[in-house]
Amino acid sequence: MKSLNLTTQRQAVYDIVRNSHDHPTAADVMNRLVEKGYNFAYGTVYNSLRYLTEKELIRELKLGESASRYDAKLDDHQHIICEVCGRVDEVMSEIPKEWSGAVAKETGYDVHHAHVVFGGVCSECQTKRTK
Amino acid sequence: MKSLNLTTQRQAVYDIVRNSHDHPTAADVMNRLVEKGYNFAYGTVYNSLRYLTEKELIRELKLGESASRYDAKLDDHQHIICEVCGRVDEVMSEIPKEWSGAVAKETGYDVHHAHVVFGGVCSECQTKRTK
DNA sequence: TTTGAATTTAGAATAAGTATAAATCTTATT
DNA sequence: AATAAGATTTATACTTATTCTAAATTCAAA
Ligand SMILES: [Mn+2]
Ligand SMILES: [Mn+2]
Ligand SMILES: [Zn+2]
Ligand SMILES: [Zn+2]
Repeated sequence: MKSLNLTTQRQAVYDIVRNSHDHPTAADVMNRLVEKGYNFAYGTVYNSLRYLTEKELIRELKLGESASRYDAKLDDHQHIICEVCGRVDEVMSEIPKEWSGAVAKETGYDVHHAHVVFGGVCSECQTKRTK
Repeated sequence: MKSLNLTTQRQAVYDIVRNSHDHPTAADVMNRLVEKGYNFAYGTVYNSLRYLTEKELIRELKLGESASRYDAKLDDHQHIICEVCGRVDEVMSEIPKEWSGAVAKETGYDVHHAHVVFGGVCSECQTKRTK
């Protein structure tokens, strides 16, 4: 299951995601491909994103918005969304193990992972607001 | 903004959500309404769910599945999904304040809230699996 | 009663994503 | 080089969840 077939279109999609640091949606990726002069079929972009996700070169993020976002940062991390401007930033601070432990005890689940989405106001929007 | 107009359909939808403890989707609510003998328009159920959410009688949950779920439990809490059977259970254990603090410091955000979705295997599915 | 606002209804429209089937590209085999 | 097999891309149709629209209905003043 390790074989990797990076076609022109998959490579181009991967490059976009790798070089974007704003967690782009499929539509974002599409626009950036067009800006670079590519004109792939709509479905190809989705297929490529799915392929890259399956091969674990990128991650799909479901943050509670209408569209999935994509992330080439693979280390385990969480996200925070600005309620004012909508930007999505990284949260590297790890979930406390004691908390997962408490949840396992409380629920009786074997807890495998946690997806956390923080909400708040980013520093830029904070300064704009105080004006 | 406090006026509350609970029509027959809104009341019926509210009753379903209040008496369901499995975090039903809009489609679930619809089916249960039909079981009770109601036959509301599709859009009315969505409108009612939106209305009740706006009036804060229920909460809309976006857990990363395709459809929203609804919850009449209003106290601040999180959720955990069984990867085997798909059930959604409550997590009352609160997010550690130190962690939110660390995230605020790391990101520079004014952190307002966190949505957490744990994933794992529920106790029922654990026992079934060991067999 | 008439009037007007709010609500419901049926159905059309939208948005994100998936499925399909034909066309094209790759890779091996002769 | 010619062929066949397999994978991929393309264009388009479809699905699913949800919202929008416009007409019909309900409900509450005046
Ligand atoms: Mn990220
Ligand atoms: Mn709940
Ligand atoms: Zn912001
Ligand atoms: Zn289970």
